[in-house]
Amino acid sequence: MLTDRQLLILQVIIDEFIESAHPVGSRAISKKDQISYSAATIRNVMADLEELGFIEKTHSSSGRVPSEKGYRYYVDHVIAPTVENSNLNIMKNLIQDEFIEFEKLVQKSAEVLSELTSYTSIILGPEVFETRLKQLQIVTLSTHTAVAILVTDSGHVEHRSFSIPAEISPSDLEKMVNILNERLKGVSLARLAEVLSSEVLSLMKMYVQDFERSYSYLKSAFFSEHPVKLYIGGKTNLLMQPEFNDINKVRSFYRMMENEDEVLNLLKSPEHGIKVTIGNENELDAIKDFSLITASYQLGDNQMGKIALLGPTRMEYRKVITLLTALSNEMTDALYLWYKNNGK
Amino acid sequence: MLTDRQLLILQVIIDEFIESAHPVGSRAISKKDQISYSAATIRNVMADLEELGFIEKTHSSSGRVPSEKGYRYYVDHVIAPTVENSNLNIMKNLIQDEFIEFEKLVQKSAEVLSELTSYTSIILGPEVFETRLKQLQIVTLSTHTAVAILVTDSGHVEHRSFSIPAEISPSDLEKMVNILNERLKGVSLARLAEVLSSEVLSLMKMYVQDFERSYSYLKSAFFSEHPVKLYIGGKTNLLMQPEFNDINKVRSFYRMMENEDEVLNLLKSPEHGIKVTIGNENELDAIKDFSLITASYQLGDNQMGKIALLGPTRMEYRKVITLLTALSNEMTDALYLWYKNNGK
DNA sequence: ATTTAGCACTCATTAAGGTAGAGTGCTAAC
DNA sequence: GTTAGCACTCTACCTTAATGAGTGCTAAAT
Repeated sequence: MLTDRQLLILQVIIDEFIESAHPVGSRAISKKDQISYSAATIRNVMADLEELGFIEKTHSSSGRVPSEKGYRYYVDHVIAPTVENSNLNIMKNLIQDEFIEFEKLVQKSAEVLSELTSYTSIILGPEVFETRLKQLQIVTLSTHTAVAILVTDSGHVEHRSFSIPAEISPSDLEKMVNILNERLKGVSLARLAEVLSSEVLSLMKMYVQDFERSYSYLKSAFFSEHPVKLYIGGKTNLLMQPEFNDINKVRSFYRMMENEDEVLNLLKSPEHGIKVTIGNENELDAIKDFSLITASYQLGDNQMGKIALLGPTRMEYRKVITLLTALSNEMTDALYLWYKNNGK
Repeated sequence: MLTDRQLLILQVIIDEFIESAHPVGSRAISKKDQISYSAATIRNVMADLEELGFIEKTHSSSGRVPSEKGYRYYVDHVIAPTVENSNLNIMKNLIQDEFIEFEKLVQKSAEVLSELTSYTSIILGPEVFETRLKQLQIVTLSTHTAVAILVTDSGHVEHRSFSIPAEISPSDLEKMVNILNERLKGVSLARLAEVLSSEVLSLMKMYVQDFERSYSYLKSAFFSEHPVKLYIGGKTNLLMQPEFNDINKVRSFYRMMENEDEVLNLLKSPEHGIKVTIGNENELDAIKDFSLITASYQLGDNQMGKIALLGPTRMEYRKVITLLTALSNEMTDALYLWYKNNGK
């Protein structure tokens, strides 16, 4: 589609602009080592590239800036082929640590990622669907307060405090917890509510007074939604980018980032692998002049979570894509190992 | 020290400037209902106030802006006397909820506070020193991984995953946990490490093989530092303030807020009650043109935690001080109630 | 048929000058 | 003691001019 020369010059323009954030002129290009043409020749090529929609002017006599189409072409045709071969062991040691929960791992990854790139990283914690219940417990604090604790085989711990209704006697509470533990151990979190009503309900009916009240109560204590874990690293990194010199951009960006649902939405795509959305390809208005790169990590075919980096469209795509590929592989490997060790 | 008239005009200037963020001129003052003097008279008074250091000009022919000394006087002499009488049940319902952990309560408070004021709220979670150990538990996940869980009588839950060294046998682990539970229940977290070494160590020596290795291991699993809980609400609120139109201020501010230690330092003062630090009264350079208002909540004489609001020096002091007073009282009451109910 | 030098032209950026208006300080009258 | 009046100051905003980076086009060179 593009001639070699056009491609070369497009590449130089994008690389230069990514580095400097300033429009790139023909003279500057012709001075590059890789380029052996005069400025006038470059200008002709640039005119072609502009006509094709890969680059733009900011005003009628300015240098050129990559268009979104230009970035898209760059990502798809220039970078993608080279990533496979590149050396991906940058983040190896991050994960070699002694066993820690996935959540800690994920959190640390977010920090490292944002530090390495100076963009903002967003990581969606591992979905807990595939993990299984290890233990349920209720610790009573006083006659009318208690804390419920749930442990999964992945080392994930959830807890919730609640007050004990007067109608439920301590002995009933204990009985119920025993029943629950007996029946629910090893059940995956996704099926918890289901098994609860199918198997456990009838048992409780037999042994526990006022079981209905108790049942609904317990259910709300243990099995209401399992919170989604969203980690954001380097929120302030983007502030340093020159495209953030406009205060109002800063304001709208941060307003967006404060809304957890909205951020979650960014990562919702069901695809595996790396996905790059550039500028207006993003659905969310607030990031229409950002680029978002997402990767997923998974266990077998069960998608577990997402890693993403958010930066200006003028982003170091090569570096970011390489990093994300590496990290998502690492995390997938770590998950696989853990799964094997827990022999299931 | 100030005449009635001087005080009145100082008050008008500050109130006006807090609202508008623009320098206040003599003409504007003379038009206020409360003011019956002409602009010329006001000018004379303003000259006096300036000489006394309570107000300043931004340039030789500008209106006046409160100086830090002016704010200080305003806070100490104008606001303080009126707060006692004001109606403080704004936040009552926040705390009337069913029993929840302090931490949740604290987090929610931070949100409400920042929403109500459109400044940034910082809350230091309840110090756990006075809470007592309720239960220790170890849940083994596989042959070589486990998670340690610690529950306090305040409903606070801490957990940590770790791998089990080969030298420690499962039965030893169980024995140790039994011993620990037996001996440490009811011990305050502050004394935990102390009791551990004085009472428990010798016991373990008798029952557990390779106790030294096990001991140091357990110690690190359970009793390393208890993380400080710091909640920040409405980080982006300050962005809306006009004093943040300068991007570099934004940058340095956020750089500061990212550093947890630094934020913690802001709240370290040991005093009870409300404390207002204005502009350069703050030690930290990054907030030299902010004001910080801190309050503490406590249980008896044991200070538990801090609530603070960070805003521009042009802050709605009256509103903020009122709110903080109310909230700190509420939280102190809630703590007291809880303490009584747990009858200790 | 490409490539390049040359040149006129465009536009952003910066500096310099110029005006309007808000606000002050001071003086003199009330 | 208070106020009207007035000259003065400084900012904010606008206009104008100069500079320079960069372009498109044409015509010559390869």
